[in-house]
Amino acid sequence: MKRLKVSNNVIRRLPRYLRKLDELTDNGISRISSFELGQQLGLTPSQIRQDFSCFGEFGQQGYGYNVPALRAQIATILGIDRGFSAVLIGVGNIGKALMDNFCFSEWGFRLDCAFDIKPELIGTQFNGVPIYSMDDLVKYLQEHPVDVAVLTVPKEVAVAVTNTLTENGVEAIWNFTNVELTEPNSPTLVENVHFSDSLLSLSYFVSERKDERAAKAARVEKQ
Amino acid sequence: MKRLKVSNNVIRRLPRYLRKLDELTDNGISRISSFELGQQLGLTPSQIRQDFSCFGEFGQQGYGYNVPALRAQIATILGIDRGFSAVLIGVGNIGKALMDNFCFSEWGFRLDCAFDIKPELIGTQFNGVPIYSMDDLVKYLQEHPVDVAVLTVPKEVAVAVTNTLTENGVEAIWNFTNVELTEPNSPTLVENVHFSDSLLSLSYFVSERKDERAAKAARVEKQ
DNA sequence: TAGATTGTTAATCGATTAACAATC
DNA sequence: TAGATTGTTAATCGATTAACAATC
Repeated sequence: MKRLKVSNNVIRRLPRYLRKLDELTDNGISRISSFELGQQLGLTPSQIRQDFSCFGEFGQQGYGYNVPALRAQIATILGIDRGFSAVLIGVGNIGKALMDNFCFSEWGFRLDCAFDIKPELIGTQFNGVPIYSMDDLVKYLQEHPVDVAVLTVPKEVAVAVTNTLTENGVEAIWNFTNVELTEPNSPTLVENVHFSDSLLSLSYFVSERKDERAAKAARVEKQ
Repeated sequence: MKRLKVSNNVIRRLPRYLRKLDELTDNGISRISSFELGQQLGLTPSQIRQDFSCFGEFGQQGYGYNVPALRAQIATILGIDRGFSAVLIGVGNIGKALMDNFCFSEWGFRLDCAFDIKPELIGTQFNGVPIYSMDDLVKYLQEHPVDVAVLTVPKEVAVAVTNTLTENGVEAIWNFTNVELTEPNSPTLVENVHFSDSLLSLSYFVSERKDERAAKAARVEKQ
């Protein structure tokens, strides 16, 4: 598969394509053009074709794209069939919510176990996932290669836990804490899910809209 | 405050600035240059100054930026002091996790109440937030202006609930369901928190890194 | 075949970076 | 004052869009 300088923007659009293709499949649609796909996603057909062309030729002239085939290609590009392993650190509310509701296997991940410090949790299972003591984390990491650590610990310990994960060869951290973990030279990839960043962006857009509406009303008033 | 065609990229960086400035404050740092801020965030000083200049002149030549003053400016830009109202729809795992752990007030939001269909939840409180019946949602929306609806319902009902929210004048939806809600002509803003999109992007980056490492190893082997 | 639609090259647009006069 | 650092203008870079030959 060709993979040359793919921009971040393209990569961030791939999961959206995947989601849309799944939706189309659910609706029994097996063929789509870049034009129609663009309509449904609010993108230009050009952009969609450019995006796909980073990875290969998935369409057919005069026909468009075969939905299941394209879906499979994008899934492969995203690494869904690589069988990545994951562990979850911190079985609090968010940790539990993820273990309960988030289907790791649907996206090709194997959630092998979780870690926590609370004695009443250690040794139990949650939705089939065993919970171990944080004391055993280092030993576990040394014996089992972990691709992604889901970080759902309290923010106070986020940096310390991150160091442990990095030192023990975890490939990547999926960070749910509100802490900026991105270290310039760290060998560990970090993907942030910052709830507050998301809400604050929304807050900005709402503010902007209210201001515009108020300005408009003021202009009408003035006349 | 001047507000002319601010790009999406700039807006998405604002919450990061805010977070960093809070961290600096915590560490007792009250003054910073765009150079130093850039170092810490992995951005160029130019970009930081350009970003700020969209909204005004917050620095001082030869000195830099006053941390608390800049923090206050960015908070205002983001609308933190506007007292936006929020309601949460769907008190499942994620809903509970947000009500329990996410400090809405820290970001200027007032979480007034939540809605659910489960009889055992209705009438109770969760972390001080009352839970009402979904049957009363429309009536509530008509009587109380709601700025942001936090959507944490099962995906099956996401679209139906969204329609209700839109029809009853909710300004924006903070969407935690894995459903693409963005409608081209909807008057309701949508901000998505798509866990799976985030994990899949990470999956791509991990795949890429492993491929590179394997390719490197193969080249060494060959020699 | 004719119509449709791809993949790709070229043109445009926008965002980032560099440079520098202004000034604290 | 001299050094530091801003805000802004100009230059560069990269991403998106448009156009079109290729071809199913």
